[in-house]
Amino acid sequence: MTTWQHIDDDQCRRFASSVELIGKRWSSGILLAIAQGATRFSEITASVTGLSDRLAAQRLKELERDLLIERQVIPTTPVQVRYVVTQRGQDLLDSLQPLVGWGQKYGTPAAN
Amino acid sequence: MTTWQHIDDDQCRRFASSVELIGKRWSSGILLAIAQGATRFSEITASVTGLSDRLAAQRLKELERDLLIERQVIPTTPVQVRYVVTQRGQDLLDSLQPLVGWGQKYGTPAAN
DNA sequence: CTGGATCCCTATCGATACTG
DNA sequence: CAGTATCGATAGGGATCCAG
Repeated sequence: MTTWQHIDDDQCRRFASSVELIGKRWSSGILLAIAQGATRFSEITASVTGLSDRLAAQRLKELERDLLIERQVIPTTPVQVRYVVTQRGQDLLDSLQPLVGWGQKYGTPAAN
Repeated sequence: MTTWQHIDDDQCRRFASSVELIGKRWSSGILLAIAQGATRFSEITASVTGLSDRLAAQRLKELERDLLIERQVIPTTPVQVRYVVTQRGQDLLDSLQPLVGWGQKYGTPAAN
């Protein structure tokens, strides 16, 4: 959980949580994919290269639980499901923008 | 690696790499600890609550390899080692600032 | 003090197959 | 279409002991 509470305590615990929200594999990719218009489950898995159905379902549940996306079920036949980014999720994406800038300023060195 | 190249390709690959740099457990905590003045190995492990020696050494190597910190060996007896944040590392911390703001705006929901 | 080397354990991942 | 179930492989983490 990365608390390092001897240093800043409160602010840092929140930060660690935030990082872990989108730090998990695929999470940020999925969130961005939805933000860019991939609303359907199959669209999402297709948009995010390498993402399997299993992980997609898992991450979508997590993102929904974290209130970053919303799941909307449309009772047609067969049933349709749409995913949309919440305001909270959009704000997160926005706050991630500087990080994108950082990645562009410095070329990714070795990428872990 | 989270490529989602059907969406934005270049920018997003960089972003995924950036996230993974500090997304690993303890990484951001260690980086911040050093930035806040914990230069010695023992100071770092003490500052980041729960961090073990093994993981500290591992993460420090990674952070050094990613050019976010610099390792300085001072040949005394016994040998001293200092860790300092590089410009690149400082810029990364700065670019993470909005994310901290996001975490404060919305209280952390469930924190994975 | 600053780590390196092991051991073991658990979480997580990817692939495959299956359901409503 | 939108997932769920199961399984084997693997990587990451914690603890402990050891070394320069």
